[in-house]
Amino acid sequence: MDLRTLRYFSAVVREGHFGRAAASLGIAQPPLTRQIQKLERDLGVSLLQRTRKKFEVTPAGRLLYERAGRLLDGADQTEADVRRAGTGETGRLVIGFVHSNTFTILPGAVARFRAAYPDVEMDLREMRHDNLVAGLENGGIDVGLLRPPVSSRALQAVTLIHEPFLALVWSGHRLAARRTVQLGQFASEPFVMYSRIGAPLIHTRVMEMCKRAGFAPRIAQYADQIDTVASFVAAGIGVALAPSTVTSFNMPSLRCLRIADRPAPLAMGVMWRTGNASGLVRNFTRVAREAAVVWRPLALLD
Amino acid sequence: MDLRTLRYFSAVVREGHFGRAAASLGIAQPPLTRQIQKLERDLGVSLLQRTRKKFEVTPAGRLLYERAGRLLDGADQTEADVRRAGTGETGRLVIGFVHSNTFTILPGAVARFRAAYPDVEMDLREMRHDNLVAGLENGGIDVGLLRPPVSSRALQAVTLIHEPFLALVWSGHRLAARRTVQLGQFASEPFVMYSRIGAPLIHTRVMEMCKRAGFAPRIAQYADQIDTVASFVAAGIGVALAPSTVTSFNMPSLRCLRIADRPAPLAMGVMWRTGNASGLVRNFTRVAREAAVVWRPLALLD
DNA sequence: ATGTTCGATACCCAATTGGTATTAGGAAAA
DNA sequence: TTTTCCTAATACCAATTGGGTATCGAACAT
Repeated sequence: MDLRTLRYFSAVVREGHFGRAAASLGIAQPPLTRQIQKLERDLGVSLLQRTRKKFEVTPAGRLLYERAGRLLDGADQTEADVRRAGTGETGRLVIGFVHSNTFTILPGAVARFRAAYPDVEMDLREMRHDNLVAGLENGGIDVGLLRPPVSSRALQAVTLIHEPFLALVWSGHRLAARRTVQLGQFASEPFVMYSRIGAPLIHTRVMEMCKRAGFAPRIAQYADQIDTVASFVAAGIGVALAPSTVTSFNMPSLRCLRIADRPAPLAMGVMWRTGNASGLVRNFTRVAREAAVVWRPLALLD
Repeated sequence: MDLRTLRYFSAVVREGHFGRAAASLGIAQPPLTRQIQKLERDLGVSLLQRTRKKFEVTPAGRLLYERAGRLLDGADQTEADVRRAGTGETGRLVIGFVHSNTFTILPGAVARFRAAYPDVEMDLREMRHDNLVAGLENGGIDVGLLRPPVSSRALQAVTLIHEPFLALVWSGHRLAARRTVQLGQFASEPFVMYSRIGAPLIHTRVMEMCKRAGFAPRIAQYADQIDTVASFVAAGIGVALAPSTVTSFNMPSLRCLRIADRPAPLAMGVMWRTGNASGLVRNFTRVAREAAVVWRPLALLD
């Protein structure tokens, strides 16, 4: 008893006529007759009471007709649902992201994705960079928004946006009126520094830039997250180098200055496990790329 | 997407291994591999994430696995139910019967049938002979317990039991002490007679017997049903000729006498529409026949 | 390194399915 | 009553599909 046969039987009962049923099924009448006979033989049950020219449906036939209808509906629904799941239109997507995203591509990407795939359940998790990488590797996280590069062969990455570094000073600072600053001018300034564990990449980059400018920064304060860094600077604790995302904060006593020698910007990307063919991941990364195209760092608007 | 393919896919996911799945399905591994590939092609969805030697089930595959399990269970259940319906183990059986049955084969047949087929819903309807015949012909009644013969080509009948006629008198009657009576001795007796419309067959038979015995009965009272006839006789209103069923009544003032020339007994049979292959009807008629074999008219016990 | 395991592929055969032509038997019309 | 039409069943043929055997290639274990 397979679904095709049930479809045939359903059509015969529905139409009450082998010829019309065959036509509606797109096959000829003789094979249809044979299939119904075979079904009856297989079940060992007479489903139609035949009188050479007409037929009546037996009680067993009526029962099968009802059940077959439900089974066929269920099968069609399943097929549709599996297709949708396969193309990533339904299901559950676990998205990990590092804090920096909160003010850049995450909001736009999530909004666009929800609009495009309303039936996908999104599980958003803010995580530290290292946990996120581990989660992506062991499958706990489907897709991650974090800063490349990540030295894992198991992961695949696409860079979405580049955020230039800006120099941050408080409004009372001697350089606050400047539009552009030479990094060397920060040589003796106290620094508000991204912590090594909270943001290893930025930490490294800042140290590197200072070194290139010929000095080692005197660290007055560590902070984990960009908003903390910004508020410390605004409070006059020190200067800082931070990605352009800071411009999305409305802090009156914070000044964001361009850096004269234009250091390489920080990247933000989307990553997933290599070979994860899930439509959900494919769709999310595509939407994230679309969101990134639209995204403009505020500092570059002028 | 047919049920066989779903069974295959289910086995693969369940076993987590193509070889074992193929073995459990009783087929070789290569065709199984091909069927799964075909399923994925048909759905346009990758169900298994293959790594040359192992595989993982994708979210879409997991969804299909769950749904497939339910569909297959449903299909198996349907198959079993239809089989049972076809063999007459389930369903609804409308049984029509004439009143006379109440004291003969009906109770036994119903009890046996219910015991043998507890899942069949029985709809028991007492009806007049003519309505019962009409019901059987138009399909409103599946099977009838009534007195043959019935002159309908559309109906098929099996005689179950024969009930001999007995002569009934009240205990104060001049013949009450007799064991056997000649019908001629009733020539001038007042008769309690079955009505023509209530029991046309018995009415005719009684008239016929009297005529054969050389007299026309003087009718003192008409009655429709055997218990009414018996109680009228017991009340001394007249004598009567009735089927042996009367002996099942415990009426102290009623005497049942044998009739000397042993008139042909009344038959009681089971009837159904010709060509009604319903297992329910087949089963009921069989059980009724079994019940009839066991049934013994009380009057014949001595 | 080497053998083993496991899914994939190639190729073949059998079974199943569908199509065309025709038959048989009722039902309706003449 | 006879004829014609209609409908399911049958006979036969072709094409597709499904399953089997042999074998491969890559990955894992020894």
